[in-house]
Amino acid sequence: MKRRAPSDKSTTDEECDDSDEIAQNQDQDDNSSQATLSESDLAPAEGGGDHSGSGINNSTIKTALIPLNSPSLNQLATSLGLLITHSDIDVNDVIVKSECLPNKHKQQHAHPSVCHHWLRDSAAAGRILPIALYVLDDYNPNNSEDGSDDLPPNPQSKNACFRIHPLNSPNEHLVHALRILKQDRVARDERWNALAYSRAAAMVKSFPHRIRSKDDIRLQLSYDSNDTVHTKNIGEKKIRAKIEEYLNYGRISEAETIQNSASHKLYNALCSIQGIGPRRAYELSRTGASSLGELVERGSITQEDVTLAQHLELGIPRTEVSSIAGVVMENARTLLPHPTHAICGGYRRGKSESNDIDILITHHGYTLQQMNEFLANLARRLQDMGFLTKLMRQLSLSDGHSDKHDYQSTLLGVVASSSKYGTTDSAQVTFRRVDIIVCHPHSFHLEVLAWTGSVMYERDLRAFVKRRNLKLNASCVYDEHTNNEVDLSGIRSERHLLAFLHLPWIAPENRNCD
DNA sequence: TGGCAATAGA
DNA sequence: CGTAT
DNA sequence: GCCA
Repeated sequence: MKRRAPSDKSTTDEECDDSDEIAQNQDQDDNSSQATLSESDLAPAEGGGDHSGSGINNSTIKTALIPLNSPSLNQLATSLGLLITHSDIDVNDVIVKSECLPNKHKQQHAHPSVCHHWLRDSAAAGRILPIALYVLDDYNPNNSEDGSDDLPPNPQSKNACFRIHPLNSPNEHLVHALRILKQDRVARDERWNALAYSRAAAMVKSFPHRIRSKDDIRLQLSYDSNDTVHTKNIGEKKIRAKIEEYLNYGRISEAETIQNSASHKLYNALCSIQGIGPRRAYELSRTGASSLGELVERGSITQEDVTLAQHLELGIPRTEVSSIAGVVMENARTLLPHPTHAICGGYRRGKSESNDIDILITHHGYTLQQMNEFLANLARRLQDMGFLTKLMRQLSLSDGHSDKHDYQSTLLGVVASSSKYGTTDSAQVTFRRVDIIVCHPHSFHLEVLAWTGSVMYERDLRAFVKRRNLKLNASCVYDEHTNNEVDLSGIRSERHLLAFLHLPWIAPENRNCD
């Protein structure tokens, strides 16, 4: 459930962790599906060779690690001619080792490991499925062909997606001050100035050590040809001066002023309301009102909006994030046999408290229309049981996405989360923002990448990819001139995807740029 | 001095 | 164009 | 506001 710190590198533990992060179902439904397995189910696909560009076929698979208590999986593996080894890593995981992929030239790298749901789903589908959604070794440096292709991070890059941004910075104070300046620029409708401050803050956040002086910066940063300190995204004039002020006096006076101003506080409160952004917040805050309550009395905003905002402002503990996702998936499984899902967002980045819950769901063998129908049914079901209390938006897929570059459908809503199970006491209920996304299996890892964030990471990711005339969005990569999509069906992991895009592997915990 | 992520709905 | 992801 |  929880990802460990990147420093801890126990091989087998990593594998267990990975199987959890991108959960191929919980396992309570395994027995029922296993009951349906049989050799004949797989017969049409046996020896069928290369499916869906995954480069995996039956004859390349050598060994399978199978839970001791899964006779039917054992039987299935035997029918595929796999050498069976029993796993003591995790009873719920079967790890399948395959031969080298045909289009790889390196001899050295290890084989991808796949969780046992690959076997089960393949049986259910009656064909050998691509392993893309089932690979487990994303984060295993010793056993990952992806790992061997990793580019190193570049601390000096101007792009956040090349740098390490841990959850907690040793310079949190300074980062915070820069963010206040950023907020102020947004409020002043100076969006590009605001962007510049976001970038500067991200840059500082990537410093691994506390900086106390310019000398500390020298140790940390790069130089230009004149031997002067030059850090990308921190210009010579404005932001540089503010950082020096901070180093000298331990504060940035402008940030202090902004933070103490009443208008800034009202502005921020307004922005926390759904549907109110910089523009309306600015307009409302300059009507002379001094509090949200006043604006409610005037009828500019409703009390419900304010109350909801107060709920949504509260951080969501990790345990609650996973239990809410659990409720969603539990209901999802009643509508869809074996969904694959991942909890993304701040949760995946390791935050102890999230702002919302981002749940990504996909499935093999379903069309997008079917997935979209599934999402609509899921929404209805969650509403009927009183869990989903508000649908802020539900996007529908237009059926012919031929030239639309969109392979996903999203639901943005609010759920009533209660600490005590089944309670209807409103005092025990907190409202939480939930995003549910269904997507095409081929774009799953790209969707994971997109929905994990942070915002700056995504921006710089797309900006970088664009330099190769490629456009990247949440569901596909395509040539911005020819409009041709890049085939991602063979992408086996998020890590593999980053390597494919010529980007370094930055663990989710280190994408906290905002 | 132009560009700064990409995309959708209201 | 505003707000949202 | 910063970068190329």
